[in-house]
Formats: sequence, C-alpha cells, structure tokens
Amino acid sequence: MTAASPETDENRYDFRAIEERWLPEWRRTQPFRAAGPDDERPTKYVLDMFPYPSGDLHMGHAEAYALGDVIARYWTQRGFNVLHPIGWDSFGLPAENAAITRGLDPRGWTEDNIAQQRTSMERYACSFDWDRVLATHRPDYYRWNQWLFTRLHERGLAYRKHSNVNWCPKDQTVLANEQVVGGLCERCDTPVTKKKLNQWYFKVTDYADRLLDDLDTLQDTWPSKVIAMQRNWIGRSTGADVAFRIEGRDEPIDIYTTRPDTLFGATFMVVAVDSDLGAEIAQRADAGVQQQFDAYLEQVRGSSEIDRLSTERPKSGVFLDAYAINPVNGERLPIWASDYVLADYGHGAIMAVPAHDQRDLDFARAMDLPVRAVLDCRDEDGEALPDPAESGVATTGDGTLINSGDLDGMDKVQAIAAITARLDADGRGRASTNYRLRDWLISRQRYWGTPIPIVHCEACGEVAVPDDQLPVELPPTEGLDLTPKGTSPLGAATDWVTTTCPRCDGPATRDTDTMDTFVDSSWYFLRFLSPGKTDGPFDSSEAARWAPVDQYVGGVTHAILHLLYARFFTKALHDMGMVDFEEPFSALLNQGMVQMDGSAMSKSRGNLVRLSDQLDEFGVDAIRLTMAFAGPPEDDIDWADVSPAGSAKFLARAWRLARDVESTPDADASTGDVALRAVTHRTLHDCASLVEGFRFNVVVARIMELVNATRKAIDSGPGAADPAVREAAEAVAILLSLFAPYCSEDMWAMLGRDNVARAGWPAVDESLLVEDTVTCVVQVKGKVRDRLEVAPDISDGDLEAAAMASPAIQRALDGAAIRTVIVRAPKLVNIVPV
RNA sequence: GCCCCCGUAGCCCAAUCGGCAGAGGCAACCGGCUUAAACCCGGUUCAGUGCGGGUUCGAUUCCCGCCGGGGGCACCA
Repeated sequence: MTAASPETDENRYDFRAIEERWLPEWRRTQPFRAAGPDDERPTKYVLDMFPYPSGDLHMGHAEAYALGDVIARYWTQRGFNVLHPIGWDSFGLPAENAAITRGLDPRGWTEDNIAQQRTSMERYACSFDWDRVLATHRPDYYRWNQWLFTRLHERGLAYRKHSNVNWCPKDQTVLANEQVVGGLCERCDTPVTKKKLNQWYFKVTDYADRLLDDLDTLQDTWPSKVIAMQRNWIGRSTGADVAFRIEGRDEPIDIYTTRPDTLFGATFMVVAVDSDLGAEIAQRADAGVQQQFDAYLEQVRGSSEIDRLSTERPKSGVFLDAYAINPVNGERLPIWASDYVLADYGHGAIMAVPAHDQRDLDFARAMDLPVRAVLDCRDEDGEALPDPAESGVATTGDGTLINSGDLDGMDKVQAIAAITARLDADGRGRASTNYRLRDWLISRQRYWGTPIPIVHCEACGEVAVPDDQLPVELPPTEGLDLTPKGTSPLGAATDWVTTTCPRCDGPATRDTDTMDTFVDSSWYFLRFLSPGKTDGPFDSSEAARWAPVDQYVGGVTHAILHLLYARFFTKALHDMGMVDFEEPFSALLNQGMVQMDGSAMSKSRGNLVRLSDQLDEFGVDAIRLTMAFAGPPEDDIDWADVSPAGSAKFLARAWRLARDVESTPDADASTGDVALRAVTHRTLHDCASLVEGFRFNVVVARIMELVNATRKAIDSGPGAADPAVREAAEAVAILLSLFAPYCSEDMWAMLGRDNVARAGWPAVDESLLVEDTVTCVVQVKGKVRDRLEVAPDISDGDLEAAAMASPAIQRALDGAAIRTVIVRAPKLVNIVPV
C-alpha cells in the first residue's frame, strides 16, 4: 500500500510534505536493489564515480548524481535489471590532516562523513543499491588491494627501484608523475622537488601499447577529449636507437632519436646531467671537469620543477671533455651534460642536430658549437628557408637530404627507412619506440592508506605477505605521530613493524609505505559485484554477468589518472585470467562543473552555494531537474544562469495535472483525444533516444511541452475527464521519474498507481506518430514564398505541380523562366528562375 | 609552440543525412485573477547564427582563413 492517501493532501504542490511522505517509504522498500542471476531482464551496469568523504555532499556531487540517476532510472524503466552501486573512496590525505590538525581519529572522522553523505544521498533520492556499499578504508576492502598487489608482484608488475622521484615538501610524500601539475603538487600547489628514493612502482609501461591502441575501441562511447588526453599522456613516439662509440669507453652509448634521417647533421652529444651515464663520463675526465660537473649537478638539483619546466630559460651545461664517434661518418662529437635532456626518457642521452632541432640549436648557440644543415627545407612557395645557424630558427619540417653522403636527395621517409635498415644491418642501431608515460609510483609515506604487503627479511629479501596473513591491518593511531616528516608514520609503530619472515621465520620488518589511493579506485567497480566476498576480490561469475561497466559517469578531472590506472588494472586482471574483458568502462559520460558567477565555487572566493540550502529552499526535485535542464551534461553550469525556482514552478504545474485528472486508472486511452495522444506518444518516442544520447536538457524541454499541451487539453480542450488526459499525465509522471522522483511518485499515487520508478516505459503507438498533413515550404531562389499543407506521402511530381499552382509563387516568379526545380517531398520545393 | 572543443535573442539553451533560425526555460513588459500584492493563468517584445571567403538551388550545419573563449600536452629528442 502507499504511504498516505492523496485525498488528505492540500490542494497544492508542497515539496516538503511530498519528500517527507516518500523518503521513509523508499527507505523501507529499497526499490533499487539489483536482482540476482535468476532475473530474466537484461543487465545494465551504471556507475557513478564514488566520492571521497571529505564532508557533506556539495553542488558538484548533486550534478553528477542527478545525471547518473537519469541514466540508471531510465534503464530501469526500459525493463533492464540495473546495477547502480555507490561506495566511498575513503583513504587519503584529508582524513589524515583532520587527525593532525584537530586530533581526530581518521577512522571515526571518515565513518562520520560517510554516514552524513549517505543520509544526504538518500534524501537526494539517488537510486543506489544500498546493499552493496563499500568503503576502501575498511580492511575487508583493502585486504584485496594487498592481495592484488601480491599478484602483480609475482608477475613483476609491482617492483621497487631507486630513482629520482617527485617530492612534495609540504605533504612530505612522493607523488606520481600524474599528480604533478605544472610543477606543483596537485593537492596543495606546493612546488615539487626531486628526491632520490627507493620506491614501489606498477609497471604501467608494459601496457603502454595496449592502453593506447585499445582507445580505438572507445572512440564512439568515450568523450573524444578524454581519448585525446590519454593519447597525449601515453605519448608514443617512434624512431631509432643509435649506438655511438665513446672514446675511452668499452661499451657504446645508445641514443634515441625520432629523426635518424638527420644523423649526418649531429654535431655534438648531450647526456642528462642527473643520469648515471653523465656521472660516469664526468668521472673519467680530469678534476677540473669533475668539479664543474658536480657544481652544475648540484645547481640543477636545487632548482625547482617549475624552473626546470620553463622553456624560455637559457640553456646551460658542462663540456665533459669526452667524445663520441658518429657511426655514419666517423666524426668526433663533443659530449656535454645538460638538464635539457631528461634522464628517464629514452636512454638519457641524445645526438644533437642543431640545424633541425630548436632545443639543440639554442644549446649550440649558447655554447658556440657548430651547426650543419643536412636537410634542404623549403616554405610553401618553394623558397629555401633561412640557414638555422644564421636565423636561430631550426628547420624541423621535412626536406631533401643534403650533406649526408649517399643519402643525399632522399626525402624524410626514404632516409629514415634507409638509415635505420643500414644501422640495423651493422648492429649499430634499430627501430625503437618510446613513451612519455612512466611507471606508476605507488608508495606513499603517509598513514591513511593500504599498507604495502611486503616483509623485508635479511635472509630472503622482499617477501610478499601470504594470502592467509592478509589483510595487513593498519596499526592504531595511538602513539603514532602522523605529522609529515618524510618517512612513513608506520615506521614508529615498532610492534607492528617487527615481524617474522613468512618464508624463513627469521626476524623481519614490514614495509612501512602505504599505497596511492588510486590503487583503491582502480578496481572498485568489480568489488561492487560481490562486495561481501571473503575468498577473493570479486566473483568471476558475477563479473561475467555485469561487467564491464555499461555506463560510467564522472568528472573530467579524472580523465587521465583514475581512468588510465583502472584500464591498466583491467588489462592486468585480464592477463591473469580473472576477467574476460580488457576495458573496464564501455561508455563514459563526463559531467561539467557547477560554478557561480563564472568561476569555481570556493569559500575563499565567497561564492559558495550550499547544496543543503538549495534543497531546503527549492526541494530535491527542483535541484535535480535544474541540473539536468541547465544545458548539455558535459558543459559547466553557472548557478547564476539557471533557475531552480523556475524548475520548482514547472514541477508544481506538472503535479497539478495529476491532481486534475478526472478519469479512473482503467480508462481506455484509445478512446481519448487524438491530438493530445499524438503529442504524448511523440514525446515518449523521442525522449527515449534523447536520454540515450544524454540530451537531458532537451528531454526536460519536451516534458515541458507535454505538460503545456495537457494543461491546454484540460482547460480549453477535451477536458479533465478525457482518457487522453490521464494517459498524458501518466506519461509525464513516468518521464519525470528520471529527474524528479518525489514529485513523480506523488503524481503516480494521485493517479491511483503504485511505484512509479518501476512503472515501465509506456508502449508507443506508432500509428499516432504518423502525421496526416505536413507543411511544405515553397521557396523561390531559396526564399520562402509559400507554405502548403500536403499529405506526407505526396509524390515529387504532385508536389511540384501544387507548388507551381500557388498564386503566391506565380506572383514571386513574375513570369520569369525557370532553370531548375528542386523537390524534396514532402517538406520542400525550391524553384530557381533563370 | 602543438593538439582538442566551443561561439545562435539581454541570459541559459534547441534547430541530429545541408531545407521555414526557435522547442523549452530565465529575465523584461502587457493583460486576467486579487481590496492589494504574491502565487497562478494568458499574451508580447527580443537574434539572422563571432568575422571574412568558398562549395551549393539552398549553409547555424560542410571546407579554408582569421578573431574570441575554454581545455590538454609541452626541453619527451
């Protein structure tokens, strides 16, 4: 039975009363539990990116969940068994910072926020399956992070290495490459520095090609922007490795170049100052050179990442008093060390071709090194481009080879092929591919994260914690100083750190780093499928039934980080035989951000709009509707431009339709007013494809039209007792159930029915979609001169005749001879006079 | 510097094989209801699509070049 009988209602729309009526009802009935394997309906997995529980929900959440809910509720109405779960990405720095600054327990703080957010989500009428909630900070979740880590470790995909890492001096922790934005810490905007540390990595680079190539399969279902960003980020480039013999060194040095065709133009070599190679070559030189090198290295190390990133900065470097031999012409090339060559890309060394590379040219001019053009480059008019040595502008385009021995006269493509083949034959080089993408640094020197399940044993080395000893739970915070100090706070938990080796039972210590929280979110979509499973991270049969995610919804802020990592995990799991698909998210919708007066909302800007205030003032439905109606979902919404009051007014208007209906639920719609029925069925028909195309703003506009038409039918048409009016009002309730759950449920109850969310999409009567006449536009020379009402199936010939017979057309033609007549029956005729 | 997206009424936005520039809303104004106001109801005003070319019988739509806004990458050899 329904919660309250509509007769007791006041005669006007009161969103507070309506919310109070239905919220407890839904809490009790849990209408959005996903059905089990016995259910015959096709499945649909709709997933919203799970939130970080940093406080209560804000306007951004409200937008994201409103849009995700439209999709989830739509597929439910279409007869699908929908899985729409929610959880919390609950490890991370805010909890730890609250612990430090306010002395709060991170667990308690986190759980309190989760409870608050959950209450708000329920009020917001999110159609989540509340039986599947998960939170990544709970041991029953992060246990499987650890389990997965050990599987990756077994396969060599999780490894530890010493290297220069990004370091945030404020958070006192390392950062992944992806978390450094413009040389600043993504979280706190502190300039990032470099530090040499022994850290854990996931070998994402092993998957670089697949991560790049499989983007093609997402072409039609992911925003092109996100695909472009991922392509950019992976940054695959093809070229060649070339081996240069070094005087006084046994082993040659490999360099990587994308332009082997310019090999004859190499006039010096540059090694990265912070590479092992640079140090080694400097060491071979005399004390004076060494000293210069050391001083330069120190200077480079001390400069911030921002300085280093500035491309306008003058080039700097040190000559190492060493020489390389160009394999194609035997020339001696001086070797320099500089910071413009990166240690961790390619081989940390380059051949410099100043004539045809701007960076090399800048360096050559600064250090007074020779420049030799080996390409004859021309502009569009065939004029020779100025000599780079004179102009200071490198010619980086294509050109005909010159000064290149027997390669002279070739074009770029021919020369690259020829020289690569020759080097390969001589064993001095080979075709090669490089990536901008680096391995994913996952260790963090912080407390609130998943402990890395590794034990360090003097005898056995790194030993993975066996499955039966997982989870390695975080020690309590009591007695731990969580203040960032550069080493993990877990190191101070002596009892926790001290352990025995799982392999030899000897004394051992636990690894004290915790995992990047992006590990947590890389596979959570699989945990939702069997959140209570205790003998594995997820159930394979459930995965086969639901996964991959059919529709993922979230902000574009995660276009690179989270989505790339989740894709990597999925591919790794695929290779372990745990899932049978290679991409986690079949379709992706990025919603925009909610702004105020043209800029992001923030307390400091003083333009913060509080969600709870908006909900109190306008009601949940009006806010949800406003989010959907504001514009295309991927566009940003400026709250100053939209009208939640207007949405509330519209909902009241829709609600009154149901109130005014005078027929009973068994009324036969087919006997109703045909004109109104046509509008109803046309709307239902069009809205389906509009929702599937994420054109939610247009859907809302169409519902508004239907409401207007129904109102007119009641007030000045066939009247409130006509069955078509009931049919229309019911269609409005069902359509509105995607956007305004409370209002539509109340309408549905007034219409004498129960549970609008499961009402089902009404069958569209195709015969009502055919119009009996169409307005045909008749143009003379492209200008509209007349309109004709014609049958939709009129022939071209009849239509042309009708058009020519029109007095208005004859007047417009004014006796002129006719050159052509274009007929597009039944909508248009265009007559073109001579 | 390279790449991607977007410019339609005062504002948010429609116009989906190139075919009547306006579906919906906000704001403004007028009228009805009201003792009055709000609510509600009805109605009206407002752009020729950033600019310049091109293709076409016909361009908001396709092509080229600019201008303006947003975003990504950027010393990655």
